[in-house]
Amino acid sequence: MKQRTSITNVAEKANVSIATVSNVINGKGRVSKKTVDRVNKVIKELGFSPSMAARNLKAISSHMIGVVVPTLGHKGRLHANPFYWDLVSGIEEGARDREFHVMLTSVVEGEETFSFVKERHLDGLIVVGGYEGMKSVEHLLSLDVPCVFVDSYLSNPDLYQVFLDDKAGGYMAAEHLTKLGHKRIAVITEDRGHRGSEGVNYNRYLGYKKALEEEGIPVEEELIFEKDVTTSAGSGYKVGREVLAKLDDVTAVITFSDIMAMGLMKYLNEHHINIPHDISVVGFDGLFFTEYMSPSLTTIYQDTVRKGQEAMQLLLDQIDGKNSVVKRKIVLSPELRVGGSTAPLTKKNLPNL
Amino acid sequence: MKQRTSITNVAEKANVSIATVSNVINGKGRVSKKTVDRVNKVIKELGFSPSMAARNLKAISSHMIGVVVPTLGHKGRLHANPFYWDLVSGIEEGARDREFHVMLTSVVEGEETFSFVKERHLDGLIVVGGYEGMKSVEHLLSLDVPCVFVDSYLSNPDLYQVFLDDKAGGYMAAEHLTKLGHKRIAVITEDRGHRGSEGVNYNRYLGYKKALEEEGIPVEEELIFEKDVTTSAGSGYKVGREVLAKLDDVTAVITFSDIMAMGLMKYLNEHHINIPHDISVVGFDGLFFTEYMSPSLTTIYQDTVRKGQEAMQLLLDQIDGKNSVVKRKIVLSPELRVGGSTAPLTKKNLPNL
DNA sequence: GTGAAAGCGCTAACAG
DNA sequence: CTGTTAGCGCTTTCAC
Repeated sequence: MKQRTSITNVAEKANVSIATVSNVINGKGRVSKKTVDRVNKVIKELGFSPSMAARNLKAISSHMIGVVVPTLGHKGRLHANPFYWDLVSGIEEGARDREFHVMLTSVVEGEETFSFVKERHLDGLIVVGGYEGMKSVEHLLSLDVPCVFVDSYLSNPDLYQVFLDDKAGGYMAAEHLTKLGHKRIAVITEDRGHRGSEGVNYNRYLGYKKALEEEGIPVEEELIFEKDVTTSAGSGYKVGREVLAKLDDVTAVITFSDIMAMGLMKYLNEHHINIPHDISVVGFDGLFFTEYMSPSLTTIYQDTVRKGQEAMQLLLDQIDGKNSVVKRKIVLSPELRVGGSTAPLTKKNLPNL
Repeated sequence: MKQRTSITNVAEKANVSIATVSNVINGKGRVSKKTVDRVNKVIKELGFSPSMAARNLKAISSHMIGVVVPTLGHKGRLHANPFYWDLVSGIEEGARDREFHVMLTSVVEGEETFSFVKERHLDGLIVVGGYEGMKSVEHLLSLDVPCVFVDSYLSNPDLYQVFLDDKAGGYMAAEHLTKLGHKRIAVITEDRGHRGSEGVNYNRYLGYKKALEEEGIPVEEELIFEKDVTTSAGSGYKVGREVLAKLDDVTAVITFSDIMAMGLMKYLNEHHINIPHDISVVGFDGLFFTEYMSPSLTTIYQDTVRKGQEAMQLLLDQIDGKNSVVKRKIVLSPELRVGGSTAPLTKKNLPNL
């Protein structure tokens, strides 16, 4: 094995002390220009780069942050949703700008351990999709490490959080449809009360509810497809059967994720249901593929890359100790993107129009 | 700031020496069961976890590997291709099983620096999409750190590499079409000679070429759409115009990525070209969304998650020092997945059928 | 300006 | 069985 070159080697070769080398590296202390140049030259010659491990040992800081994403099912596979890649892209980009590195960890539910946070002296953590009452969140807080929670809807006002205005998004989706004359609007969502707490889906539902109520349209639980639904294309496909069965009643459907909409549309296509003529479909997230579907999917867009960037920024502010100045919650605004999957209600069933 | 609890604190509280604590933690040396229990109890009480930084300082190993993915354009944004997420999923999963952590880094072309490898004592590196002659690859090799290259087609036989049998994939795609009677088969690809080397796309092209030649079909450069093409949905859409212009000649098209196919199909749809009636389309990668497109996309599937797992496994073997035993190249097999986007050639233009 | 020396938390010899 | 001790590579006073 190649012997690591250390600061000592540099010092010897440059005929200075290790302290001076250290000063040169960090631009600290007073070192004559001549020495600086000489040391730098040697550093280059030796291809020396300082050991983070040794630095961390003193500094108790690693210039590294952790990203914790949820896993799907007991096999611990990451969610196959492009959403996460977008988010991670944003985080990584933000980290790179500040010379932080990103450690990606998935946490298998039920076996959350965050020992790595202390072991690796992580400077901070971005947690995606936590929820109120989640054991690991409590554990995390006890660790006393800077954290930013993304899409987590935690009630503790001291926590740093980034999310979408999901309620506004749900509202936009429903409003878009009511404006088109729809009244019987179904919703497909993973359980709104995710493990007993009120998260992303619940808030999207609230927005939907508000929009309907404003129009005097009753909100009926039988139009909420929620049972056994997970945020996946396969699940959207499956629930298509139930949607189809209600097609004499329902004229539009909102799925709380684009990938579910994708599955649903496939099912409906296969059964020769014309979208948007027979039924309008709205997705959520605004993933890149929505505009390439046919018809293109009307969706509630969120800037997921930016979400990642904001989370990273918030974390860095916290690490830098700007706790007081900054506001702790960042709420991004969704945006309605109208595609070809929604259309005005046709004569089909409109008792009071 | 909370004072880090160290091995010393544990030692004091348990009335033993730090060496004993160390032994307990690592299950080394001979320690009496009684002491072990006492020490473990204190460790738990104090919520102690050993500092990796300190360990690394001795071990010159970090139990961490780096994943280097290419970035898109000068802004350094990660590629918006679900392919990468799948790959990273596989890598992360493999790492987790072995208690390694994964650091995700993107490398901006032209400013490749791998100083972090030494700085952080990374135990290994998985590099995605390198290519022959890439400066950073050479730099990397000089670092003398275990590496696995994914999809990189590097000629050096000593390197550990994982890739798909791209040539077989290209062949399958073309063969599928020739069997359906197609003869004028276009290809859409990012430059085959990526920066002068022969990588993924070139090999897919070779397979295509072989399939055509076997059928006595001439391979014509004018059917290869390559100029200004990048692996993105937008690019597929753009090139649609050129494809459309050739529609009296071309009866099928292979894109060397699903996301390009997605863009292409959108363009063709918008121009009322019926797929597969007017033209057959084949994609590449087998990303999840292909089966949800309409028509579903015929594609050359590769198990990308597994690719990540294999890469991780290969890296771990190398780290474990099993260099000799293992074969250094792992080639995964693609699989044709027939969807609704391809169909037998209709009477349109078939001089000799 | 520069250097000597004391650790940071841990592991690994080596004593006892 | 358990403790002492010498570093790993670096930063950081504090002298010179």
